[in-house]
Amino acid sequence: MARGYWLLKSEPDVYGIEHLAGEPKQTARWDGIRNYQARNFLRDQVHEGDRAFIYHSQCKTVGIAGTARVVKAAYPDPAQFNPDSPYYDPKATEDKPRWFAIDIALDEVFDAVIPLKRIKQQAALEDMVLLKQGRLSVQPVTPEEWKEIHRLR
DNA sequence: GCCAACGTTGGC
DNA sequence: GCCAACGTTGGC
Repeated sequence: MARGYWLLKSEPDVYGIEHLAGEPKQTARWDGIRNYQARNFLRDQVHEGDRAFIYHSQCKTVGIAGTARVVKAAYPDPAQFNPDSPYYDPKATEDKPRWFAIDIALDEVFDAVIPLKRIKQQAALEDMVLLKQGRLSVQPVTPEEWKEIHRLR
């Protein structure tokens, strides 16, 4: 199967690429996704070995901060079953989990974040889901877009 | 902090 | 099953 490319959004104040870089083995669970469209991509289409951009939102420099690879495909997000978690979902059951998580490992931290502004200026990137649809925290990236963004580093 | 976009909820 | 109200996301 062809390798898939993705863009994963995070809020660096909560959990960003710096946190991932500080994890043991630089590996972490990517959880807390509570948007159905994002959930569907995660559950149905993200595979082990796929690559992803780590995107920082809601912060000073909004943009792509680096890359990671998927080391474990989707499994039920444990946080949905934990009443103490902010991601708790009383409607989710072990039999019928609603939300999913993946495990990712850091690949590269870019020397500088590639700002959203810069991405918007590239004609080759004008069709990126990132620019078409505002609020989607897991989204597909084409191989061409993947390459083009690496050129902007 | 504002506000637009958009998905979900819930009354009927 | 429609659709208005509501909540969340996310750039600025």
